[in-house]
Amino acid sequence: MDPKPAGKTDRPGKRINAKRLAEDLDVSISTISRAFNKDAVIAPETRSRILDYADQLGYRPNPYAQSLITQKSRIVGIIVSHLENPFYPEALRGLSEALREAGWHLMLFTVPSGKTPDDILPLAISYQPEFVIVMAVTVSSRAQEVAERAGTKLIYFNRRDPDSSTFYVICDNAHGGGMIADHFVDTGCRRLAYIAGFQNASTTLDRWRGFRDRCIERGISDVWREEGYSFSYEAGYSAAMRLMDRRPRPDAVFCASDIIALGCIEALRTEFGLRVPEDVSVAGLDNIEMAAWPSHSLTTYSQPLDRMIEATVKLIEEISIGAESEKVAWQIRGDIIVRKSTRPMPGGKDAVTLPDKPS
Amino acid sequence: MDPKPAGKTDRPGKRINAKRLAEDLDVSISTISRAFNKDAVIAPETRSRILDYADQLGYRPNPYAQSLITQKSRIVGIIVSHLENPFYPEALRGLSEALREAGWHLMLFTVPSGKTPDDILPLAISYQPEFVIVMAVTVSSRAQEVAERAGTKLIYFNRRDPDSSTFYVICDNAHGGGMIADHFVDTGCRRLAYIAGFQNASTTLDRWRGFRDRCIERGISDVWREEGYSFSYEAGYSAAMRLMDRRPRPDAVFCASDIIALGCIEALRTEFGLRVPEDVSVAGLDNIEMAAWPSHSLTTYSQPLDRMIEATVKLIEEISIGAESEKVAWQIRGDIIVRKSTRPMPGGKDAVTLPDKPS
DNA sequence: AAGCCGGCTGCAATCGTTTGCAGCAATCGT
DNA sequence: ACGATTGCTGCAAACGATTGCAGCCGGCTT
Repeated sequence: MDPKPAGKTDRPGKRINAKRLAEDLDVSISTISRAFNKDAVIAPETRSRILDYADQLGYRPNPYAQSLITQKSRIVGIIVSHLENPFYPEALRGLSEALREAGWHLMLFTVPSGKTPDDILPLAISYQPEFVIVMAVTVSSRAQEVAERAGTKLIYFNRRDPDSSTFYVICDNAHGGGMIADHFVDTGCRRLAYIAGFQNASTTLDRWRGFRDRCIERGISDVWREEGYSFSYEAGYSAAMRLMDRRPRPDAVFCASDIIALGCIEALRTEFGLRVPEDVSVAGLDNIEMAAWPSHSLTTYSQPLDRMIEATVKLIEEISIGAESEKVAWQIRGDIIVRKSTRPMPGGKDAVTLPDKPS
Repeated sequence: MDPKPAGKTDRPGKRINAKRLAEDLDVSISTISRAFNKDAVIAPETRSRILDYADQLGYRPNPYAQSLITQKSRIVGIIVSHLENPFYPEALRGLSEALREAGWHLMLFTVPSGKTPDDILPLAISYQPEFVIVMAVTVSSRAQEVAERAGTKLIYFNRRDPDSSTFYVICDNAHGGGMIADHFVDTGCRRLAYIAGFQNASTTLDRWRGFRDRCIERGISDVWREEGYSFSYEAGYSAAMRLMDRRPRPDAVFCASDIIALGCIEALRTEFGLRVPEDVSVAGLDNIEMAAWPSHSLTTYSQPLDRMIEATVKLIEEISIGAESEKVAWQIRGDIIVRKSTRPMPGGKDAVTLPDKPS
């Protein structure tokens, strides 16, 4: 049943290519190619004959030759700056799976601590991916230009760029800040504070804006703001220490991210002996998996990660088939998740309450 | 100063290639190529002339054409199955940086929950990386064969395969188990228990073996073992619940990983009202960043991540230049890190004590 | 002055595909 | 029965680099 079973010896070192298949099956290389190309004209039985034999030999078209000739790589690069913030591994994993399902390959670039995403971008585009997703909070506007020159499309994830017209996908951070503010006020807190992340990050800004504006709407005009300078546990810890040296002390703290919130809570407990939420309510934003752990049970606003990922992949697909997507920006709403790090509602009625993870 | 500034118009849609440079600079394509090849014969001034102009135009050699002709891709694939275990993002990040510095590109493949690394492997090798690093605990021995057929070398990270002769890099897990056992016994614990991870993982096995053997050496012949079935917070939580239903209760628990330990501690506290370490000592293994957080302050055995990464890159480099590395397996020792989740030493003398992170 | 050598450079084949175009047999319409 | 159409296949030119080999030119030896 094997085509040309004898006569042709298995040239050992040689990787099997289309030519080999073509010779063995007495067809041309073109036909081999067409067998693998979904919508090419080819007789059905020829195709299956080729596919079967290819399978037997373990043949797959060489992706480099394909990329070379078609000028498409089906590679998307991804630049990640802060994998130590658990939000990013979660996002990375989701993106990785969704892109894989859509037939894309993911090339990962992490940003070492001394450098910025801008430093890494040239490297990322050197492999000529069709897209580069930037999952980082600090990128210069020049990045867009650099990428363009290399023929690579840039997509910001969890970050927007007010100046340029780069594609971006984010959650509705201002809405999140507003919801937390409402929750604080509804539960009787009056001395509200915010712990910021990176100072110029759009996420830091939008969350602050949404939070403060709603506070003012609700009649609270003085809102503390403490800089955290980064989105990390340590940042939350030390910012909380500075914050609690003020008088009067706040009775509710909104942290620019969950991981900041966890550091903040820890500082309140170990450094000041404060109880959460009895003495101080603390809320975050992201809804990372750890937030649901009983030891933290963090009230937070969830980033709609699934829908953000969906939007990203959709964006990529559309641009890729040349549909120059009319929608450049996606901003998606999340939900507030009330847990036990904030005071309970006076009447006992909760907005949305999710159970903790294990139990 | 620009070569051929007039006459040649910038063909717009066209990506610049070696031919373009060659024409503009009145040299051959070969010479362009040689300018970029570190150890090719070329006149120094010609090279710098080319490099300067290339820089001006933003030209870089097309990696696909390079891969095609040289049969080398300088890509290493990495298969990661459990990004939710913080050990893996940390490892991923370190590997990513080290490989980048060594001039490799990293292609990321995550394993969706329903699937095994074996399911993903064919996809990973379809882009013909030169190496695939498997950072996953469960891989069949057939994987080696599949990779070989595609001309890709497999490297296991944090996993060994007793059957096959696949390259692997791990820490000395048995040593880790032994150190923890010693620490438990030294601090007066006598009813020792182990919470396992994935049942057939080499890490689960080796840590258990090292722990139990040392316990026996130290005169403790009965050691509890509770299955966790996976390396996760939830696994630790529920295993601890089953463990604490036994009588008498253990007074020290060694968990197969830090994340398991954190879940375990949480269960001890919230479900049984037990104090750690007063009632029960708990230790993990990995030394993830979170272990140093004051709220956890977890005693653990550190995986020597830096040296493991170094070894991995070294392995790759050696094999890559054809030095068929004589050293197939790397097993590297870590250190015990004593924190506050285990009872203090009777005399107050500690083996190694690291301070907690913030403070 | 003839021959050699060494340092550079160019020629041309090659890697493994894709794809427009042409060709060819079989079927169709009239 | 004959030209037109249809359905499939093969030819050959790309894509953008690398590299063995040959050639050229100037300086050195003898």
